[in-house]
Amino acid sequence: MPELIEIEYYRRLAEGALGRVIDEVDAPDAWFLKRGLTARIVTDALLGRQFVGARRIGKLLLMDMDDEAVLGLRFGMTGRLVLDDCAGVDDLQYASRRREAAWDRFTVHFDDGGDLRINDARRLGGVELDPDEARLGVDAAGITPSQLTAALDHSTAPLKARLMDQHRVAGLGNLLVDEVLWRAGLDPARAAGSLAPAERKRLHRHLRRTVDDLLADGGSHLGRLQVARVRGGRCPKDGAELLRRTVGGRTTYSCPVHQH
DNA sequence: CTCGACTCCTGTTAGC
DNA sequence: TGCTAACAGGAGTCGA
Repeated sequence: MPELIEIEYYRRLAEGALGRVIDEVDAPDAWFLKRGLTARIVTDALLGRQFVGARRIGKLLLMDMDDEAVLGLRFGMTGRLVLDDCAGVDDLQYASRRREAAWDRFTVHFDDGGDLRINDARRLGGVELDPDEARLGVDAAGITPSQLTAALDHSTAPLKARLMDQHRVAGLGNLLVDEVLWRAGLDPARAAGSLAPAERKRLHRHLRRTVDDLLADGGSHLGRLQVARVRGGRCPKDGAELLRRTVGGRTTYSCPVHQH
């Protein structure tokens, strides 16, 4: 599913939409428009204008307009960004590989005949105007050791829950967090505030490295733990049967032998 | 403020 | 073969 990694690919794809004049907007799905947005309002905001910037904070893609307005795009679990019929990501975990036209939830047409689309079977994504960027925590791709410490300290919530809390650290989803904690040898269920300085340092190093690795490799589903992330799966490091449980409300796989 | 429980969405798959 | 139920996870809301 799209996590920080996939949204970054979408952002790069969306740069191909910059400087093109918008001459039509298709917003057929009212559910997909968030926070009071309507087809009329978003059409009025976009028509005749251009995108001048493509930014990303966590899993939120931000398209800057030439009049200072910002279009916020979210992709939920199965959302794809498609520019001029080219998909930003081909293989999306848990999403169908098909691309039905009926799943096009939001389309921006340009006067050169091309278009930018969100195709989302499950409708867990959405579109909003001028999203509140301050609600999101620091982006996981560039997080510093002290920022990570601030996000974890004094919390009794499970480490995994805290890392997935987008208000504190933005961009990490279920697969990425399982991969990072597996690499760092840390138990997802441990209290976030219980990490010793050396463990926090280890977590930071693995977090940054995992994001870098998966950005280079091509997706958040290409981690080393992912292949074993099935019932009865075994730890790729030491062969132990992985523990499957719910942590922070999400299905969690971890190794009972090397994650403490 | 913090944190867990619940809810929403629907294509895919496991199981009978 | 054909059906049903469980499953996947991002994000918002609610209540203790």
